[in-house]
Amino acid sequence: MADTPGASEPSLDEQIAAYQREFQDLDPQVEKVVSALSRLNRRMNVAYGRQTAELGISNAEWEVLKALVLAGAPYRLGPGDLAKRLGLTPAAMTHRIDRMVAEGLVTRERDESNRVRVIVGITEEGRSKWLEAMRMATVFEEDLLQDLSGEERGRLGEMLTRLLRRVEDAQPDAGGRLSDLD
Amino acid sequence: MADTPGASEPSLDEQIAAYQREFQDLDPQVEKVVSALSRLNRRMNVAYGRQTAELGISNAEWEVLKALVLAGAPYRLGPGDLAKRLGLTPAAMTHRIDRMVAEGLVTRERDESNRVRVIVGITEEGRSKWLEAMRMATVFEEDLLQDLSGEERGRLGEMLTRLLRRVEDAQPDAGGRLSDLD
DNA sequence: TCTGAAGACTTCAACAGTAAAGTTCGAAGC
DNA sequence: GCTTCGAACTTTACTGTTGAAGTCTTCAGA
Repeated sequence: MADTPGASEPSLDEQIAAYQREFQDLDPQVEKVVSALSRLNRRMNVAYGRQTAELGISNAEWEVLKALVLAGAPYRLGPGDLAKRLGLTPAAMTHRIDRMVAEGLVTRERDESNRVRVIVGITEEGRSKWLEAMRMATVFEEDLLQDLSGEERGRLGEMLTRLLRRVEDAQPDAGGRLSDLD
Repeated sequence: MADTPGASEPSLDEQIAAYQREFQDLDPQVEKVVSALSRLNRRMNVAYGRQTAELGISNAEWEVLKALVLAGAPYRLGPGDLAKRLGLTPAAMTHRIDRMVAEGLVTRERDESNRVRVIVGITEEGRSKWLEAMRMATVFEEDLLQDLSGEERGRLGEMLTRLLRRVEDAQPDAGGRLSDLD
């Protein structure tokens, strides 16, 4: 078995079994949680990517729009602040803003009260693409959680935030670069 | 409030509150699950990245080593198969293998029985780095789940696999490119 | 006021990924 | 036995991110 040369990604259960075979010191229960988390995230990003692509933007650009809107009125942030929120280097932020300005999604101006600072704002078009992306995303997310009862959703959210709190405490610094995703 | 210009990433609860403010058609319970998933994954990748960096490799390289080991004896796969398992384009796989061969982590040979095919194998050094990375990762993962009882871990794993099954059914194709992560 | 240091962003060179075109070998049909 | 098609990988050109160096402004002290 498993002899097919063109074999694709193994199923989660196959993967867990392979881990047990190759690395005995592994708690299958832990591995199941961790592997499922990682795979889920990948699939979700693929789904978001398809939706944002329909709007002619990328997930990366959507992230910027989200950060601006979530910052609240007047929907403006500096590149440095944006970079921190998105976990990017300032250099990457500069380039990304360049593109988004060229596409008419955001504006860039100098802060008159402090001419070193730059202020990035969202345009009408940016805002409307954000809204449309949110609409599509919520449909997808609602569908994703379809099989979970309200009570289960609550428990799941609670457990995940407990995990999150634990990593954030151990890793208080801004979350680091995004270079190593998978 | 929220007037600090150097403000960093908002907390999960602040983010949920901002969503409710800016986009009413949002189920906070759903959003909590989704946002926690995404943040958790980011933090986990940062943690893995620090560990693999200690070994002088990247998360990307570790992924390749994992795929080879999990494939089972004789720990060999073609670039195309590897690319499918990792969700990369074949071109990216070629480049990544180039680097890993140069670093002595894997070998690349032509398949004698079919000279179009290439076979990637793991070296001793690759295998030992994989093992060391696994050891560090399991310590981290065990710590991550520290606050969950055995029963909770089981329930969490079960719910996550249910979600995963749902996306995989909706998205049966190999999972798509990894270009749009966040 | 001038000067030096710090902060905020940008520029530059190098690296990693993608898409599309190119190469090479194997297999199926005439 | 050619020839054509298709599969598997590589090459090329381009996009996006990083780390480090560079620029410009502000602010504090002499």
